[in-house]
Amino acid sequence: MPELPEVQKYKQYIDETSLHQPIKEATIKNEKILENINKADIENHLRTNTITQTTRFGKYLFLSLKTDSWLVLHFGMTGNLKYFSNINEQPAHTRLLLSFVNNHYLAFDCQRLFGLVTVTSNINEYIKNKKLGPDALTIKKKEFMDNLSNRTGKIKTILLNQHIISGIGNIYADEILFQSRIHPETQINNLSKDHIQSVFSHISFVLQTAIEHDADISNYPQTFLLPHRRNDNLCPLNKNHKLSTVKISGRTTYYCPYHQLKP
DNA sequence: GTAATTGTTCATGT
DNA sequence: CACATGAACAATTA
Repeated sequence: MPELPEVQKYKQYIDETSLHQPIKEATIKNEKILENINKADIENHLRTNTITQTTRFGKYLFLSLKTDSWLVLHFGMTGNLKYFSNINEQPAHTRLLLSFVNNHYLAFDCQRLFGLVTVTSNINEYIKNKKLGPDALTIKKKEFMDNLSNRTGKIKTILLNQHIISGIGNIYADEILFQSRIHPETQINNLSKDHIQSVFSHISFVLQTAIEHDADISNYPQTFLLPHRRNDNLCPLNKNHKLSTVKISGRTTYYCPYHQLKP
């Protein structure tokens, strides 16, 4: 589930559970999640360390350590966090396990191993190396418009491109385009300036709304597409309209063919 | 057995 | 170089 709103939820989760707690032991249970660091080095780095604050950029979560460095987490398709006290509650696919001095644990669970864990000394450098575009919640309108000018391709593909804007994935791209009433296959050069501004304003609207509802799709407003995706498959604005699907960038895309007309 | 899954990267073709 | 497409990564479910 980890697009921007989910990662924001994980940030709050860490803030509420794991901040300022001395780490007694760190265990990497599967080295495939490690990015440019070996098991012993990261375990040694985390042992006796402490998470002092957190920050999110796009779909990445950075945990500030008291050693003037950052633990980097990316959740891939199936990443999750769990804080618990009884080791029997450990998630089935724990890849990184922190054991705190207070006898509680924090597990980074990642069934499909697409997640990433590493340590960096400089967030901005890390973001630069990844060539990540501006964060979707803080990008300015001018920045967004400038990033889109001189580009071609489908609007949904643009929204999914982390080099252009960071944090939007398959699910929220669909919601943003539904709220904007724009067909996901529309070529960017066929969109008017007003359309692009509508997309821009709906990016923060959708992501903020998702965060306010704790990234729980079942609690999203009745006017949102997401609760209907793969469920009743009906347009929330008019239940006589069935949602359609199309593959874009290899991802199944849901849209309402009546409210999101092809140009 | 088949297809699909909320992410990213790489290879190949246009 | 920009973009589209499909494969790969891995595990599980419908």
